[in-house]
Amino acid sequence: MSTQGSLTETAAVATFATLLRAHATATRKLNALLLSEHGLTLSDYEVLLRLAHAPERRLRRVDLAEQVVLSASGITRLLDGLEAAGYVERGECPSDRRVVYAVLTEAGRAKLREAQRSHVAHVEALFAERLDDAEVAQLGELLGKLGEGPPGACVADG
Amino acid sequence: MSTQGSLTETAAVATFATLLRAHATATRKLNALLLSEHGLTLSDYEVLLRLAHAPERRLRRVDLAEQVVLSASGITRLLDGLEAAGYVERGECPSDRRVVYAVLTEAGRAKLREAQRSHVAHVEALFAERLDDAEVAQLGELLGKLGEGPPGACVADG
DNA sequence: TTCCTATGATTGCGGACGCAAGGACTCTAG
DNA sequence: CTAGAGTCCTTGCGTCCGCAATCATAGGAA
Repeated sequence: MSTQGSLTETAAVATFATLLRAHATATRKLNALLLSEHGLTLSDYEVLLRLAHAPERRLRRVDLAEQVVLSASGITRLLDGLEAAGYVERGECPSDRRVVYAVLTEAGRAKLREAQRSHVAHVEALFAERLDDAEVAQLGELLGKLGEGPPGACVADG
Repeated sequence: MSTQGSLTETAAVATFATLLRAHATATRKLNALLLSEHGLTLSDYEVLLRLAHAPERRLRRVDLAEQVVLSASGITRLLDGLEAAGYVERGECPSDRRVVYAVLTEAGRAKLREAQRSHVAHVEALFAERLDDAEVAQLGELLGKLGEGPPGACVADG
């Protein structure tokens, strides 16, 4: 009795639960497809894509990690795999010997292009099945706000 | 070189990438907090929550798996942990001896309530920092469409 | 009854990934 | 030069979780 404190659903909590569901659903399906058709995980794919868009097709590991939201160790191991497959190479930085660039190889570009063909189609099918164009755009915008780095750099209190 | 095919960003692809980022960002932070403050993972928490809302506070493992989008084995192992901690118990089904219910214990309810206090606050802080109320509601609705079960029949050919 | 198929659950195996510790290097201060 | 602090990356270890195989049970057909 007197559970009035009502821990029930606030909008944010409900939306977060829905985010978890939507992510898990979309991700599992697409990851399985990408893996079976091209031998890449979603993270592999995202990394290849970021590299393809980067100037000189190279990025420091730290920056790559931040872009795909992976830990430092996560990036190291993910790149180990892509290196073994020949899709990326290590590049040195002349001005700072601590940094190791991840550099997309020609094979990596080819692999990405190959994977993109079907992956893009699957993503679009998944979205088109449930949302119209305006909704997709709207969703992208809202998620963008949610996922972007800390708004005021340091939160108010510090 | 006729790369005109332009594999660049369609709206759906960009939105999907943003979903990955937003999920990873939100999830990592909240999971770490929940784990350090209460020793529960986000999945643990979601499971406890679903059980708390279920009639008689019990659910078949299959149904639970579907609700939180986990595989059958994932649920088994997650529940192993919650059982070991005393938060759920196994319940038999008289009419079908294959099924094993997951039943929330009193300790489980207490744990959930305890965890909810801070978790809900963290979730709301995260959302409130970046979105206003209308946006949160809108986001929830769009994600709901994305995450819901297959609309028509799902994959055609199979 | 026996057989066949479908469903619920568990287990072996392996992959992905985070945390914490450690190594390598850079920069600044003394 | 040496000391100390900060940054970039890697490695050891542990956890989460999916897939495929397996077992037990259920329900229908012969």
